[in-house]
Amino acid sequence: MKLATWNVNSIKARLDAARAWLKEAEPDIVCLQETKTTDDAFPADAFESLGYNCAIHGQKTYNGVAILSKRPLEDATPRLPGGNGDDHARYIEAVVPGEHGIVRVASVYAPNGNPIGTDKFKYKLGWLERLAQHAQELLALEEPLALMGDINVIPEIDDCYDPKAWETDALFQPESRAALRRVECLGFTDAFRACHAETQQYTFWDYQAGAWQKDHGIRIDHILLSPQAADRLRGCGIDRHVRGREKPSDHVPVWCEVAI
DNA sequence: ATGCCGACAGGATGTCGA
Repeated sequence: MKLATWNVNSIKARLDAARAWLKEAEPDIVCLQETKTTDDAFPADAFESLGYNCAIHGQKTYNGVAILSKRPLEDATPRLPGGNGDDHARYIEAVVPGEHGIVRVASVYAPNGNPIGTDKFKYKLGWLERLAQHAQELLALEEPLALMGDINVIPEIDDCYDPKAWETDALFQPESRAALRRVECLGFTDAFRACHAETQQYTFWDYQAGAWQKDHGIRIDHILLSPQAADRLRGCGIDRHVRGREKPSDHVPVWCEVAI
């Protein structure tokens, strides 16, 4: 089964690009982030016509997540537990039956958190803490589980083109990196790192300052696998060529193959 | 040192992203 994640930066603006990529990549399941539209305006027809079921959790203008799946989507559940009335649409989870058992998947859009030293940064750290709490509860189910999405954290120095350029950014703060490590240390595997030793492999390039042309990117979109999913991991990749197309998102798809 | 670009809402330009 091929699982993928992609921050599309508006599903309406990316409709043609998303359909083109789905046709060529043929993922069984894809988690989308930054759909930036309400549920009633989500272009579900455009994906159903390609054979995908849709579980969506959107909001107007900002955020918004979705899961598309060729197989049935069961128990679709929006929102991370906790958060005291947090109304950002940043998380949706569902169960998908595979040929050899189920897989639980979550589409994750963690807060950016810039600028540091503000409530936005506190919100980021608090949100990642909630993600860790929920992830710990899900691990107790002992299921194949994939947390996939724009985690908005650069894990290591070699996951960005220039650590100095990012040292005051929320995405590369020691606290942010520790928050991601905290999730991983519960027992999750970074699918990309499990398959690839190469450094400077990016999933995001800013629209500004010719970042794509200069390969000034960062790796912030991640697939985190529970032990039961990691045991079945067969490969992982980043579809970086998508960034060079017409009217691209600033993120590209990340995918993995699991024997489920 | 700052903006660069792009999407959105709304109908000009400010907010947000990373």
